[in-house]
This record gives sequence, structure tokens and C-alpha cells, in this order.
Amino acid sequence: MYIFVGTNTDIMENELAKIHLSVDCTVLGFDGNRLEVLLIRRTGEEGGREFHDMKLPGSLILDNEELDDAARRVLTELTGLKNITLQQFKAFGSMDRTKDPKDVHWLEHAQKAHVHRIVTVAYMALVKIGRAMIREMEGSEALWVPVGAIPPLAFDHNEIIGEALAHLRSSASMDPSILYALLPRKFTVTQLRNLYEIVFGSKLDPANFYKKMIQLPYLVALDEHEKGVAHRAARYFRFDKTIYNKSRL
Amino acid sequence: MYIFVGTNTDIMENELAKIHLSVDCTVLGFDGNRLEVLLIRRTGEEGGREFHDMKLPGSLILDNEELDDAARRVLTELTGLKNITLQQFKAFGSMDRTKDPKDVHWLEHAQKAHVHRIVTVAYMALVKIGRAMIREMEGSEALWVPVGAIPPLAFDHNEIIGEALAHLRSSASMDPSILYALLPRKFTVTQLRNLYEIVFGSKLDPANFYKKMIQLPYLVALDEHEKGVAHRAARYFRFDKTIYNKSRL
DNA sequence: CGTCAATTTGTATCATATACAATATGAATT
DNA sequence: AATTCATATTGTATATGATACAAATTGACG
Repeated sequence: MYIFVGTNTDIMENELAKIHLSVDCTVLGFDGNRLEVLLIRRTGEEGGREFHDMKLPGSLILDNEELDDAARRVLTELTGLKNITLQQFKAFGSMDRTKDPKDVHWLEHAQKAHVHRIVTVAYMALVKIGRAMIREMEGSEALWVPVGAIPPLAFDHNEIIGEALAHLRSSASMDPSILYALLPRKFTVTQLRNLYEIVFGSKLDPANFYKKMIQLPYLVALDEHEKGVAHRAARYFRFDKTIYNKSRL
Repeated sequence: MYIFVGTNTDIMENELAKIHLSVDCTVLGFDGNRLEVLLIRRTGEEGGREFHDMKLPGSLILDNEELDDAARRVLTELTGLKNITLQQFKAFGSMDRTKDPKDVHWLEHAQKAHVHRIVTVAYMALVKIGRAMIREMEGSEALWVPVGAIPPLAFDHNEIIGEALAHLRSSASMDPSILYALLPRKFTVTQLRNLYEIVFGSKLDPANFYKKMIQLPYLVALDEHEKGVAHRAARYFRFDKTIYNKSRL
């Protein structure tokens, strides 16, 4: 005879929610001036009329697939990039995330099944907006939208983006080096400062910021300078990850 | 005619994982000296022999139940406490979290169904270890275990606790005020310093720490002092949440 | 009453943040 | 070619906070 001591929270199988599980990725990029999010165009139907809107890139989890792998799969299929900075930051499972009939209707067609409830694990990804990626995305339904100009999206995706940005701020205040994932390989201190100002939402003194940054051992000055600007050309720097890892045992 | 434009990540229903969803809570308390975790005794069976071990408090998600509500339900049933500091910090969905046959066997009996895969949303809870809670827990299968002396637990619960502690550190370094949830209503600056030292894993100068803390407007000095200690009795303070909220617009 | 072990106060030094003036420079303009 | 412009970069002075550590205080105990 077996003894199974459970807590008083044990539940019979037939009371359980039939739950679908997905991942959604908030892919953030920096165009030198603004933060942008990668969104997917969606075409659906409501009350007999076709409509167009947007959603986050995402996917249901495959059988036997790790959560992180699912997020990486979505990103690779979308951007062609590997080695993307990727952080899981929150699961969203509210009942009213499928409150909108548009979304329910779309889900039932896209998944070809009735979806009672869908819980999603949200990821934040940081990418360099580069030529290779732009080319990869051509002809796809993906586009970049500035975070200040995001229209109403499917499901609770506006809320997810809001929390992704909060996660970026808190994550970058713990370890600002993640921000280099958003910058091109070569960048000026002014570009770096712009990014700091946008992420943390505050103005910084250019002179003091400059001095603070160039004293960092892992910020390597290059011999190259900007060109074509109507003022003194700024020096390019690069982030040396090897030096960085050594500098923080 | 309807048009549904999907991404190339669309998936047929029959490829989908049959997933169960749960919450698990890492409940942390501070006994004045050490951090402790609340664990649940488990009795199961393996190879015809009964065994005893421990697990985190948790539960499958009820139908139509919010994730946060599920976590709160587990905590209320366990401790009798309401208004607990509670933060979701990560979803765990690795395939090999049910790698151990002990756990598979236990799950099938406890849930009375075959569980192919179980994804859990992990929460960190911070509580004051008080008389009321201790009384509430009497006769239950719950007990406090110091974080330095946690034995191998069910599933990936050791890993979950590790990440909960990491979350506590990063969360407290963003906003140390969450630490007051672990202290009694009245506490000395030395108790507060002990907690800081344990959470951040570093020694702090008592004199400097004292001066830094008493200048905070929301740390209110009481007229009461310690008694029964073999040295100068320390003054009690309390954390004033109202003042705290005002001091950070 | 002196001793003990910790709390609490005092002070001096050092590092870093901030403010802001001054200089440098590549391109556009005159 | 000289001047203007706008930003990059350097310099300097001050304020603020972190750290080190000595000194004074106090409740309990023998």
C-alpha cells in the first residue's frame, strides 16, 4: 500500500484548466535615435469585415521543446540572427487576455481548435538593427515600430511591451553592459549616451558622461572617426566583451 | 471569405504539447540570524519502498484562475496570511524537470492522470515569521529550513530556490524597502544590517550603516529599546510605508 | 563598581558625482 | 582662406557620499 500525503490544494483532473502555452518575444532595437519594437502584421476578421492590426512575434510551444528554445526559434525564423540577447521576464496568464472577440476568432482559425485559455511566457530580445537582418525580413510581415508610437495590438501585447521596457530598465540598471547589444559594433560616446538617456529617461551631462565612459577598460577606442557631420567628428569605440568579463570576477 | 495571414511558426493542433500548468512558491523568512525557506513534507514511493522528502508549496492552476491568485491561494491556505509580498519571477518548463521517476510516479498519483509535461510559474514570497503563522502551520506538513541546509528536493525545486534567492538580491538592490517585509514590525538597526549582510553576502561597517539608515525619513525611531541583552540595549525602529511612498514620487 | 560587548556618535579621508568653463575640430559658409 | 557653427573633448573646482576608524555611551552581569 502506498501513502501519498498531499497538501489541501490537491485538485482533481477534471477541474483543471485546458491550457495552451506560447512564447511571445519583445524584440527591441535602437536606430541611433529611438527604441523600436519588432511587430508582426496580422490580418483577421470581425463582424464579417476584414481588419489589419499587429502583434508580437510568438509561437505555441512545440512538444518536447524547451521554453528558451521556442523563443530562440521564433527569433531565428524572423530575423535570421543567432546569439541574440534573450531574457525571459514574465508569464502572462490572465483570463481576460483573450477578452477581445477578434482575438478569440483569430486564435480559433490560426490554431484550428477551440482555445479556452492561452498562457504566454514573455521574452525580451535585444538586437542590432543591421543590414543582414533588414534583408532577412524583406517580404515578411515584420516591421519596426518606435516604442512611442505603438498602436493597440492583439491580446495583451501592449501590456507585455510595457513590462518588457520596465524589465530592460531594471536589467540595465543592474548591468548596463546589456545595452551594447543594441548598439552597432562601432559607436560614438554620444550614441551610447543617447541610448542611456532613452532607456533611463533622463538627461545626462555630455562632458561627465564622456569622461566616465572612456575610463572603462572594456570600452576600446578605435582610430576611426565619424564623417559627414557638420561639426567635430566623434571617435568610434567598441565594446570588448572579453575584457569586460575579466573586469568583473 | 476570410483571410488569415499567419507566420511560418503556425502549428497544427496535434503537434502541440499536452501541458499542465502550476505555481510554486518560494516563501522566504528571516529568523533574525538566517534566511529560511518554507518547505512541504512529501511522502511517496519508489521501487516498492516508501520515501520521504520535501518540495516547495505549490498547486496546479484552477480553471479560470489568475496566476497571481493561484499563488496567493497556496500561501493563504498554508500560512493564513493575507497581504503577502509576492513576486512572480520565472517560468520553469524544461523537459527534464520531471526526469526523476520518483517525481513522475508521485505526480501520477497526486494528479490521478498521466502528466506528460508540467510547466510551473515560480513566485517569491517574503513573510514575517510570526506567532500567528507558526500556530496556523501547526499539524501541517510545512516546516522552515535554513537556505544553507536545503536537502535535494522534488523536481527542480532546488534550482527554483536558487533563482528565487538571485531574484531577491536583484530585487532588493533595486529597491531595498522590500526587505522590511522580512523583519518584524519593530526591529533594531543591527537586525536590519544582519539582513542586508545575508542578502547581499557582504560585511557592512556597523557605524556607517547606522548613520546611513537613521537619516532615512521613513525609518521611524521608537521610544522602546531591547531588553535582556548583555550590552547596551539597541533602540527599536519601524518602517513607515506611507512616508516611504511619499519620499519617492 | 568595574567589566564586557555591543550601540551610537564623531571626525577625517578618500572616491565619485556634478556643474560648468574652456578648448578642439571637421564641415559649411562667407 | 578666414569665419562661423555645432558638437566633441579636456580641464577644473565644488559638492556629495562612501569608507575607515577612534571615541563615547549604556544596559546587564559578576
